[in-house]
Amino acid sequence: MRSKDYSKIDLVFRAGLKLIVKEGIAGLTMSKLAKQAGIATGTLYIYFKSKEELLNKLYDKLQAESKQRFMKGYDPDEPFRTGLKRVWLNYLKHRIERYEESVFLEQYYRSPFITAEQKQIAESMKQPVKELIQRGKDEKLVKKDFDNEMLFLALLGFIRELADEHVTNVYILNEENTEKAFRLAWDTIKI
Amino acid sequence: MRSKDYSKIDLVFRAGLKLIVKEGIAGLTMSKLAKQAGIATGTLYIYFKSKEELLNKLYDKLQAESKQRFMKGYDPDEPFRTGLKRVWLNYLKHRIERYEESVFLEQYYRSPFITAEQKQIAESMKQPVKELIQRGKDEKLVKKDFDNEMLFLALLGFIRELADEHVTNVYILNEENTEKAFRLAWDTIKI
DNA sequence: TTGTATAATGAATATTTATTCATTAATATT
DNA sequence: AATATTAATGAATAAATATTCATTATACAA
Repeated sequence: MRSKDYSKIDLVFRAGLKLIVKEGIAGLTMSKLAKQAGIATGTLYIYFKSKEELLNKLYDKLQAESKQRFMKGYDPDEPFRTGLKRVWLNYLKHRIERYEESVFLEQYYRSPFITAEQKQIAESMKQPVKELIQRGKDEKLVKKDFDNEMLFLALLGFIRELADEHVTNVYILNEENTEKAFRLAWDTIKI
Repeated sequence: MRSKDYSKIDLVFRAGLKLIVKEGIAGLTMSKLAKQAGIATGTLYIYFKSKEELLNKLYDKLQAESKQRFMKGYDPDEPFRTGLKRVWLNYLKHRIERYEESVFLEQYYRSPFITAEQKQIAESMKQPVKELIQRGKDEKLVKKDFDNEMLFLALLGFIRELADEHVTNVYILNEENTEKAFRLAWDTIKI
């Protein structure tokens, strides 16, 4: 008797992300993936029915994980700006530390593999942050003449650019920089 | 004697963009492409040596075109805010009207097809806008305590999000909205 | 220990996709 | 109108890639 080594699933996921950053989903083949993960191609099919299922599961896993990370440590008893900063930094750090994942999520979103249900879930992820912005308005700290969605997009877009440029070594973020960037973001939405 | 019908090149490009928005570069096959363009697969090889060459050329063409569009109509004699608004709107409109192209450019950037030279050129595209921001500082209209790159990223990121949400029908832009969005962008960088 | 069930392997096979090429169609030239 | 030249076609072939499966290795139970 011999039992499955489920740690291989994560091994494969990590190998996949690494390859996708380099050559996109278009460049991902099962043999390259197996080689990168250090296992045989056949072994992939012990843990996944097909390439499609493999990518679907990777997406679902990352989606679930990132949802958790965004609001982590947020405490509604703290002042609004403090809370916003926490969530803002959460997202920036997430984009940087898990850059490979972000690249995958965006590529997957426009691949032949994504399902309608998965598209739905992606949209619902924004809700908590929009509610946070609303709190800022209620406390008369955030501009009321712009709707939550627009303010959200301004914050989100800036973070994405910052993270992308940092990871590709075009604009390096350090503590000072990051602090400044948040002040700029705050300037954008504050009354 | 019979001459080549070079209009087919553009036909193929357009068909390609359409398909790539739906299923990414990962989903693009030469036969799907031919079918979408309404020609035979063999005909593709009259105008392009290979799939790789086809995508390389599409990229080069779009790159050249978009470079032109960003600064179009900019007049250094007009006031700074007016000029910035023009460029800002240029880019927003470009992202919306040529959404398919934008999707392609981003996908291509992380595909097995891109060349080192092409990566270079992409980076150099930002230069004119950064110079514009510098002009704003010189005229004491733009915050001096944030560097040009950071201010640029804040503007760019917001535009990208706006355009993406508009095209995917999540956040529809009209004239009023767009006007507001620019005011928010201006708030972000102005002293 | 030994037997046995199942994980792991990777070469073999199936499938998909890129590319070629023999054939047909179109059009410029005579 | 006849001829010649090249575009266009799409089925045939080549190449790349996904998937299977006969074989081997491993680890648990008896």
